[in-house]
Order: sequence, then structure tokens, then C-alpha cells
Amino acid sequence: MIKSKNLLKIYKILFKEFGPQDWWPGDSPFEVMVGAVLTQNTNWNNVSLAIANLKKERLLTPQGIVSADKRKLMAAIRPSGFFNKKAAYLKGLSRYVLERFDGDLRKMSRAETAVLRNELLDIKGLGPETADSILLYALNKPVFVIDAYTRRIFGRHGVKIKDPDYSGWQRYFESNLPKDAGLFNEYHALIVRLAKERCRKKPDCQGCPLEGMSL
DNA sequence: GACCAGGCACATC
DNA sequence: GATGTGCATGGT
Repeated sequence: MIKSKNLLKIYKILFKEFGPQDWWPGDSPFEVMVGAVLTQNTNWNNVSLAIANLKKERLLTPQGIVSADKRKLMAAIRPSGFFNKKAAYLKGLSRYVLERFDGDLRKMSRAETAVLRNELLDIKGLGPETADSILLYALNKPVFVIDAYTRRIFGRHGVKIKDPDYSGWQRYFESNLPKDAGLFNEYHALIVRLAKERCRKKPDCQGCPLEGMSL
């Protein structure tokens, strides 16, 4: 098990290398929530095309999505792929926000994190990564988002988790870092940046800022 | 023309 | 409970 000092140290190395990532791109918390669903197994470029369409159609509000014609919604988010599924997911998420918080995300952000997380996970189409992305990036809650990049990179550097499922990885990060939404926000973004920029192109780790670091 | 991308639900064993 | 498969588009 790697020491907390090293997790923070890695963060500092990545931040020094790449600087602030300004995650999550979006003009509003609701746009961030929608993006979290649309980006499932999809690259961000396609998501931004879909979001641009939603804006053009004036569908980027909870009320707008709930009341939208399903086919119109599907057509708008088509570039993000899986549009049939994702249209249903967005309707479910929007209905929840509308009925539980009157569509007011500031109200939603005042609710308790653990409660919100359970409720989000009850919405069809929202698994742990999407729910946590919403909590962290739309609502500024201090939860660490785990994704395939995180497991791959830290796994390669020798991290062994007792129960290597989602919550095992999450516990590992959250129990070894200060509980700080800003830190979690930047850290996850930096991991994604590292994975995209270096880890894929140079699997031998040449030139990686974490090169040679054994955790 | 494969292969991949900021997952998840569901079926099957 | 582990593993496999469908969902679908756009860029490389």
C-alpha cells in the first residue's frame, strides 16, 4: 500500500507537468451533469457536438429534457453515441432533479453527499463513475472519481488494492488524501490528461513524469 | 477498416 | 459473482 505522502507527491508532479486542467468544461452545473452521462464510453469531442445541439434546441435544462420529444432529444445527442439509451438516462436524471429539487441544482448541492450518491445510483444509466463525476464536477462534493485510466496507471506503478473494485480504489484515494473537492477535481483531470497524452503513446513510459516511480 | 473513447445494464454461465 | 455482450457515433 502506497503512502499518502506519495499520492500527494504524484499529484504535485502531475500538476507541475501539466498545470490546471480546468475541469469540467461547461457553462452550468446542469450542463456538467448532462455531459457526465453523454461521455460514457465516448470521447469528449462527440459529447461537445451533442451538447451544442442541445443548446441550439434549447433542451439544456431539466424541464427541457423531461418535456422534450424523445426523438428530438435522440437526434440532438446523436453524435455522442448510444443515443437511444442516453436519451432515456437523461430523462430519468432530469426527472429526478426536477421532482426532488425543483430543478434547482443549488438546492441539490446542499443535500448530503452520501444521500445524493445513493439516489443518483438508483437512476438507471448512472453507475458509480457517472454519479461521482456529477457529485464532484457539478456539485463540488469531495468524492474521488475512479475510471479505467486511474486503475491502469496506478496499477502499472505497482499499486495493489485489497478489493480492486470501484469502491476499493475510491477508498484508497480518499483515505490517503485530504478530503478536498478542489484537489480531487484536479487530480482526476490530471490522471486523464496523463493517460491520454503519454501512457497510450509511450507504453514504455519514456518521458512520462512518473517514469521509474514504483508505488 | 479496425480500433478506441472520461460506462452501464442485462443475460448467461 | 465472474464474465460476456449490446449499445452507436466520430476521429485516428
